[in-house]
Amino acid sequence: MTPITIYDIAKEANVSVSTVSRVLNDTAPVRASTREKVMAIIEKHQFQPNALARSLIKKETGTIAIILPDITNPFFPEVFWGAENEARDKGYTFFLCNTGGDHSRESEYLTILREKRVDGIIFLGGRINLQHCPEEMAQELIEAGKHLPIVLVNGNIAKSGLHRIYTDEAAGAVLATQHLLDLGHREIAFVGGLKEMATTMVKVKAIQKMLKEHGLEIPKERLLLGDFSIDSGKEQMARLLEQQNPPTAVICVNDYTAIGAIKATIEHGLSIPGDISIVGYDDTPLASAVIPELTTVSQNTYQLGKLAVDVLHDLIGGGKTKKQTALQPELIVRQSTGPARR
Amino acid sequence: MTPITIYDIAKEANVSVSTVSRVLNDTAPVRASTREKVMAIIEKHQFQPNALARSLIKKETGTIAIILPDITNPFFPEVFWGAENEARDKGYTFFLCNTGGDHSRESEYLTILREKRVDGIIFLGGRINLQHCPEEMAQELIEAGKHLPIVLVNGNIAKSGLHRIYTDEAAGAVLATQHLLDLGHREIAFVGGLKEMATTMVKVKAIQKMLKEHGLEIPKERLLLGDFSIDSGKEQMARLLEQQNPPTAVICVNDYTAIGAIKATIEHGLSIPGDISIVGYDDTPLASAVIPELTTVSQNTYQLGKLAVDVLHDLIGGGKTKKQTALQPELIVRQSTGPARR
DNA sequence: CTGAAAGCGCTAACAT
DNA sequence: ATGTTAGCGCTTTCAG
Repeated sequence: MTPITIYDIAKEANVSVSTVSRVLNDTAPVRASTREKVMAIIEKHQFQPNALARSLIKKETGTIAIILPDITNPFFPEVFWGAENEARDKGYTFFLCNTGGDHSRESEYLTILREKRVDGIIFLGGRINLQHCPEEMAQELIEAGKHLPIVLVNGNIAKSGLHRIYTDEAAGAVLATQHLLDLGHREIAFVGGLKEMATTMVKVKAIQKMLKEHGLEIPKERLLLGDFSIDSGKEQMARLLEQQNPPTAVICVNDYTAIGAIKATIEHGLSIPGDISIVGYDDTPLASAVIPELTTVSQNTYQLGKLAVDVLHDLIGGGKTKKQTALQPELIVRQSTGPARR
Repeated sequence: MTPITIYDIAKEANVSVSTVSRVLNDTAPVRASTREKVMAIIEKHQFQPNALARSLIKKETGTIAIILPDITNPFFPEVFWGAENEARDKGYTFFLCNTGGDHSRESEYLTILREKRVDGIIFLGGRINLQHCPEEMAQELIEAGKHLPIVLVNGNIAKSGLHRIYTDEAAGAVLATQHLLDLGHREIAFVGGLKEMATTMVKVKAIQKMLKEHGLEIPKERLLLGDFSIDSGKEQMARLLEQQNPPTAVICVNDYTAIGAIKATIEHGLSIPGDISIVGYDDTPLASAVIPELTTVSQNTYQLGKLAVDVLHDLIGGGKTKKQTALQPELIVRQSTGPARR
């Protein structure tokens, strides 16, 4: 059980440690016969070189990390999947750091990961998605970025110089709005999302702007924020339906809230899309699981993760890459939207 | 940008490296004044000790890993969440290794993780959930288990001596069956799941056994396996409904297939639970998101993850722990089940 | 093609 | 209370 080292192998093979190292890494020519001899002994003992020792010298660990708010929200596993797949191909192993949306935990992880000498970090959501990220938190990331590659996904730190990948959420909101307009909807509401988060307000603003161009608007009483949960969507939608003059369509901040909205609507005895059209956002697996299937905006989640790793990898390799990479969202029309009732 | 070391700190503070190490780890008394002096310099340079070097000596990395099939299946993030939460409290960081159900990738990760000297591994699903795990694969795990702590979650390798945590799936299936029996159902079907997986067959057998005690059975034509996806559930359910004499209730291998079953049922113009009752398994967030809300069996997912880490932690600490820990499943009655139509 | 030796950055005796 | 020194297990010159 005493962990076997390269020295043990060397001794047993009557060669020097450097020779063993060479066959291990194929870093210099070794005579075929000695190579085989060494290999045999390695096999025999199931020898596993200690990656820590190697990393200590080579100054690279083959490890990257992703810091994200909530892996139980189906949006994130999807991104992770894209990222991990790409990372494995490139020889990295992934630390997954779940913060629960707690910014202080983000800070803790930032420290730990630097100590563990990860080769790079993907920072997804959290503080970088705040409407106003406190200077101190921003500084922390910028500081970290000086010591190791970081790529921000779906968020930003103004003039941090940090690389980022994101989907154009304003464009996505416009897509959804246009879709509803085309269906003849004029009475549109917005439901869900924390007002402190950019992901919420970017959409709201984009929708407002577009509506304005058509002489329309979302009045205050039809702009009901909350958080990103199913319950929140349900709650806000219920409030909407109790109003004198309910909207004919509602855009939700994400699929979770949209599902909540669907539930509230059905409980009120209304039909979708007969009475009310509902649009989600993210195109998580939930969207097609629910009945009626949800019309939603796809963020190209898998691609988001994949690209983040690509950029990070370039950065780690010391290469130059585009600072900004924007992905275009796509409207996925399913069953939850239809012509406006009139 | 040249990474600063404990030596740099020592020199600047006019002390030895051991003193710096001592203030860093609080491993021996240091005069208050020198401690402050050293601390100041550490702060000033934002010095982060190199965890690789430390781990090399201490033979522990503060890192554990979880190997699982598919993080995009909502069951797994839930387990991960429980595990990660507990792990962070205990000072561990988590590698997440997603195998996509590919057993060779499981092997690859096993090797990589051992090289990286993780303190322990949680192995969730995959080969350990096979009805007949090939000897070679089993051996690989057993071998790994000799070198580092491993805990198996929801699966097993016969007489491997490996520790494991699991929910009693047979008991869960019995719960579901009893529930349907109580509601007066006699014509019961089973849908979904790969027949190679224990998670499927354990349930099937438990249900058959129980039905037999009541003079009932699931005839061959009502036992429609497939895989674990929504589509599969939908497909099998459709086949069921085309039969001469459709069942009045169906138990699905998991929530995903149950949702597929719901969709197929509704598309056939039948009502749930009016015409047909449907039971899922896992109680993923999906279960309460769907309409009608799904009656399902909870595996206590969060707890599963938490306990896995607890046991792993004990193992790492060299302590003795129970080899087997079984969690009792719980029936969650929602809206998708009701009295048998007659 | 192969060996000897000097580290990588840190901890842990062992001295003082 | 603090310094000196020998490793941890590996890679990498530098010689041969």
